Amino acid sequence: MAEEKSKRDENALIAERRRKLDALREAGNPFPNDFRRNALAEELLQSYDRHEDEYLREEDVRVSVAGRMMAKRVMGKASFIKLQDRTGQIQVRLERDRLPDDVYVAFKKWDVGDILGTSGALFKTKTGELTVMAEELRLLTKSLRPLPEKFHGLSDQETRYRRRYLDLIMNEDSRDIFRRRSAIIAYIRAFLDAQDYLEVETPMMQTTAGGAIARPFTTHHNSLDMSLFLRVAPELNLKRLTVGGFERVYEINRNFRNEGVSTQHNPEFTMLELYRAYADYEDLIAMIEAMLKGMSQSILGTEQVDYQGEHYDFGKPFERMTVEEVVLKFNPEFDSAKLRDRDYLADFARNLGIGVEHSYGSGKLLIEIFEKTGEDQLRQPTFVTQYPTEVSPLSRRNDDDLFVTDRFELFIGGREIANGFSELNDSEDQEERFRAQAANREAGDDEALQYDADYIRALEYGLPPTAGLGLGIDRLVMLLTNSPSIRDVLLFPHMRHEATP
RNA sequence: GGGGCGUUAGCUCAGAGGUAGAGCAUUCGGCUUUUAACCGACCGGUCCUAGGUUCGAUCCCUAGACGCCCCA
Repeated sequence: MAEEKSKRDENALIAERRRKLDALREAGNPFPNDFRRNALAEELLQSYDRHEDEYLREEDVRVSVAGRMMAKRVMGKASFIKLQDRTGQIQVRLERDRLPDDVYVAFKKWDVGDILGTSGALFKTKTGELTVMAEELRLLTKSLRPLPEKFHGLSDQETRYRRRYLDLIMNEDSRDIFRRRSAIIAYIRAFLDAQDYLEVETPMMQTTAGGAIARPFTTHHNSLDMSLFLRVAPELNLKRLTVGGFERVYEINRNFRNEGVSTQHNPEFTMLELYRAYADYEDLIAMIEAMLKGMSQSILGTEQVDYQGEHYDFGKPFERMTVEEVVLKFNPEFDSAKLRDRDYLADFARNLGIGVEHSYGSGKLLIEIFEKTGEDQLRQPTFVTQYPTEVSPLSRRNDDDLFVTDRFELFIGGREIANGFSELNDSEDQEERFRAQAANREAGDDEALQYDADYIRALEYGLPPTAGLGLGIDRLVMLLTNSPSIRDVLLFPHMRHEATP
């Protein structure tokens, strides 16, 4: 079956190259692995591009470079090619009479996309381009599939996502996004490591899916014959570690949520979660703001972030509003005396087209109205605080106002980037909150938190006063790479099965 | 879940109810400083899939697949 498919997949271009590969096999091993380079394209440009041709010839700078042949311009007995390595491209000049016998004739059969190694001396062409004059040239890997057209490159979105390797070969912009993603994560690690945080890894497979309000994926362990959930968050395990005395912990890893796929959502996505004992949510607000400012400066070289036609100022102090303030600001007709009046909130919500369930209390209704009318308006970096207790089952209640918790979310460009709070460390209060969630579950809410008895047991040993937060890495990378879709910042985004005609 | 747009050569794209087009790539020939090299010749197609309408459908209609975007 697979064989038939691969045969159908063959076209004349591939068949031609396969014939060339057959000929190479006749002559020896077409996949040698004994060539070693001593220079990279970008390094050479940095070191030598400022020098004149005369200087280069005098110095006789001999280098070995290797990479994928991205351009091939043959002019009879001489050619120019471009080799692309991980840093960029370097031009190579081939002259038949400077190369060993027959190498140039063989080269003429090689294709754009083949991987080559070459050695020679640097010089500059008459148009001033730094170039290697080849004295040795070897084919290191034969490429059987033709690359996209050299001028327009690969622009088909679907192919770019499905064949990321091809996208990376062809699109420097795409390579840049993933280098920047790596730099962002490295920045976070350095930032936290400098504050004595311990990086940990906790299970992806859990017997109860806790720590976030979300629908989990399920799987099954055969030899133990037990159902398992892919985690929706690492939260409860990280707090268990805080109980254990790791007072500053973080994890950067994948979460899985069995929900829709969109430009903002991928079924698996990367989160930073961290916990810090003897701190409250205000400490984390200050920390995350400092981290994002420093990150922007480090990654972009500025605290001014341009994103899809909008401009976000990371330089100014981030804005602060409570949930109730947001609701009042964007709903001028809302009666500010009735922010906690369940009947008023229910009517208001229905008028907005929100489906109101009997089980919804005023906290849930308030947050529904907030999400429907406010979130999208929060363009500049804004910390929203004082989330209702009803929708914050793991957060510590506010000392002065038990209706809300000491919780914040950070919004940028209308999107939630981070969510954090002072942790609920009263095991008896947590037990009650779990029961309330369990009741919602009974009522049919399959996103409600599952009761986690061991977590209660851990809290009973004593979780020090702690604050924690989660930060969506993918959305942050989107912001700092000006990417409109989460797929642009995931190397292998989730896609449906490829269409089979 | 609803709506809009798209799917044609390896890639980027035109196109019309009646034998399917271009550029690049490939193949062959020429060319020792090119920059999307150039000049000449050739080659290359399940027009996403299945049904329907029609003398005839890749084009029109219906359904589906996949992708992009918007809304819930």
